[in-house]
Amino acid sequence: MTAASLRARVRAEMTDEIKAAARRHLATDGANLSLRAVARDLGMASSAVYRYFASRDELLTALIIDAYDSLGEAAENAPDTGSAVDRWLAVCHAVREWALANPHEWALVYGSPVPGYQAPTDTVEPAIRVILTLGRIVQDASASGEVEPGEPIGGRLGEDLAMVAERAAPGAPPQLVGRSIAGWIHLCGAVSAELFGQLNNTIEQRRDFFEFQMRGALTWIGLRASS
Amino acid sequence: MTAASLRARVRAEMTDEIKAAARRHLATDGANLSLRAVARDLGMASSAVYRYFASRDELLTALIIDAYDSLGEAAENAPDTGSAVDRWLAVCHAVREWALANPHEWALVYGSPVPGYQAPTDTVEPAIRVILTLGRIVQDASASGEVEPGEPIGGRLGEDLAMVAERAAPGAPPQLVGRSIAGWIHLCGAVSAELFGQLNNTIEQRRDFFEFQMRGALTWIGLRASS
DNA sequence: GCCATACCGAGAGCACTGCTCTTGACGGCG
DNA sequence: CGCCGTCAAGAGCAGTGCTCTCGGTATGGC
Repeated sequence: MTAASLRARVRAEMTDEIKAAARRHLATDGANLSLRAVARDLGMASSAVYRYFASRDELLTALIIDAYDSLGEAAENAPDTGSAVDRWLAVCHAVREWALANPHEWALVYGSPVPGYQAPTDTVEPAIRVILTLGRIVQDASASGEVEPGEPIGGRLGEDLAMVAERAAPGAPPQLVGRSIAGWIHLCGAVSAELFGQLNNTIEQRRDFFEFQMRGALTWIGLRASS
Repeated sequence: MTAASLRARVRAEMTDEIKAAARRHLATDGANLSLRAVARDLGMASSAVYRYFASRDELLTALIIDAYDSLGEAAENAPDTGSAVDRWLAVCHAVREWALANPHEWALVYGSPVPGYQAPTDTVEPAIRVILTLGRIVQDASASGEVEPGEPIGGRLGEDLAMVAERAAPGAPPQLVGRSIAGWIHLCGAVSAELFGQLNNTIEQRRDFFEFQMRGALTWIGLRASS
């Protein structure tokens, strides 16, 4: 007998099965998936699902957290060798490939907010895993001089960025952190554009164009290949 | 009596009223707004709405087209003076400000695709108005030499970009068009990030940071202030 | 001026949704 | 061994998109 009681173990398995079924429905119905349909798939009454998730929103929250964690893991497992440029690009491609493999989870997490849904605070920690991964790269590059610090940023924006830098990449100059956030935003935009169909009937060489964009962003961010 | 019959005029007004009410509901319910609720607001039976829109999807399509047109108009009305850099930045700010004023329409159009919704072909023409506006700026800049052409892009991606260039900015080098599309994608990403809450609790100086990003993208794109 | 026609609004109805409440039964812990 | 916590199921409520049918009304042709 494991430490967890049988009751608890069965419950955990059931919870996972519900989430798996819900993920399947995410593909067809998006964020407004039908709890009843999920229950039907599992051969149980819809009311039974409420034993495991108090509401549809709570189920969505679980899916969101899983998605963030899965994406965060993919980013952290990206090849971590070579220059800062290589590492950054590896994370970019890892994020893009995860999104291509899990398009509906990407939409759930980085698409339009679900109307009426308020993300609980449990979601913020897994949400920033990718950014922290990028932050580490920038921090390392900054420490080893693989970077153009660039013009400092004054005013309130400078203060904002200094505070973010303290949390995400201590020691890196705020302006570099600002450019890095911009790079992350561009990354999100590029993935969303590809996934949401904005490139349809224009650019077919998606991977090449993506890399082109990310390399372009990198030149502005100021990461250098290792000297 | 006007050229249009009274019947047709009343019908057009009714159609507009339905769209206006639907836009109001967009704010609370997003893309899955309730046709019945819209009908209730207008004091009519839900079935009557179907005289004007064959389905909820058709209503959404009308809202999408209106949103694209409204955004396109905002972009085209952006100050059209000064250097290519100034014009490009003016369009960026116009887009952002439109999105801030109409967040739910932005989400409808650039957010996650509505599940099960297939955009009809009528939407593509209004959809590209903003891109064409940017294309004109790049084309002008290219013609007047306000631009760094940059390294040519070979391979299939080069062909893709050449075809896009032909449509959106004839005469401009494909690599410049590629960088411009990347700039447009960054613009979309920056607006979405701000609107969808990714900047919450980090950067408060939204406008400054947005301009910072767009200027950064511009340096890479290679537009110069007029010489 | 009249009438067939096209259009329009209302209502009922179908199958579906999220969610609640009650009921009955089973299983693990003291 | 008994009891209590947990579970699944079913009925039910209010709401949804959409269809169909039914009367009423304005329009265009004669």
